[in-house]
Amino acid sequence: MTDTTTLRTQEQTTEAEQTTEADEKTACPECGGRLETDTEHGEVVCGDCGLVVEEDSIDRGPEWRAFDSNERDNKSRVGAPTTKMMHDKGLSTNIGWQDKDAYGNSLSSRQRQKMQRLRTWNERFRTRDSKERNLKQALGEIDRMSSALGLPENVRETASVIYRRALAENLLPGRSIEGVATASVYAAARQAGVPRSLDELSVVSRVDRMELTRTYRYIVRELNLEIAPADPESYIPRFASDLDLSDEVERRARDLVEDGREAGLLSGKSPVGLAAASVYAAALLCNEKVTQSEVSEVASISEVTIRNRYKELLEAAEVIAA
DNA sequence: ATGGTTTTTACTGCGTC
DNA sequence: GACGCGGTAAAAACCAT
Repeated sequence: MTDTTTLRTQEQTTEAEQTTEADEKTACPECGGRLETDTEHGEVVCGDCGLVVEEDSIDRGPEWRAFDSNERDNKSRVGAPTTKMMHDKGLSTNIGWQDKDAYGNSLSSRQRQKMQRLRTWNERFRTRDSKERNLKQALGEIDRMSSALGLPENVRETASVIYRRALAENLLPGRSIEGVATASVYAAARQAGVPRSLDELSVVSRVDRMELTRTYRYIVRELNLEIAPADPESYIPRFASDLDLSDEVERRARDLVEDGREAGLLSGKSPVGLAAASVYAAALLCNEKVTQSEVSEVASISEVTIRNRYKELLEAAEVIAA
């Protein structure tokens, strides 16, 4: 049965080919029009009236129709399924753990050892490869965010070191590359004494604040990063320059923070709020005009907080002066 | 989970330009 | 009348437990 079918198909194919060759000569039995061969659907059809002269040779086409290449890819069931969950789309090699060959027979001990070595190396290459890609993407992100925030070169380097450590300690699974990269930048900026607030980070990052703080806490804990609470003074120069204020204001602001520190009202308060308030208060003292809303804008802190802090700061400064 | 602290949001009244 | 500022209450966020 199989044989005859094959034979017949072959014959028909040959015939079809012949027909193709003799296309011009062979006329349609119905209308006398020209015959055309549709190899994809295994038919010989009359070009004029559409009469199918021959069919059932072999349909080489898929049973579905696609109208563009994208659809073709989607509908095709040929090839391994791919997944976006894995960096290599699941296309990498896996070596089975059973010591059996393709027929299910056990392997000789020599072969077994060989396969074991292959498994080891395959795994090594695969993970190394995945980490390389991961790192490459992360470093790109770190670079992008750093320049968006105007952070100096050394911060970028620190950030990538932190990221590499996180990667080496397998802290990535379950967390997004972007999240860890952002957290690394945040940590690096703070370590370098040029802190950016979480708000500023989340503006340039693709992850939201929640995830950022979670991830940040996590990597600080896991990597035992020693990060002192941000010093309000480290924000002052940036705020002052963003507001086009003089060095005098900047100096006064530092003094105010210093007095506040002595008065012990810094602990528990957000450093950003303190810095913003000190800059505002200092500008007031120096008769340089800034509004609370302007300060709150550049510091991304609420005006209420600025009011509360700067009252406290001024009080503390008076007490100390007296 | 909870409670205490800080920050934010939203709204109001006052004085000034 | 818009603006800057000050204040308040309640909601939300944060943090240590």
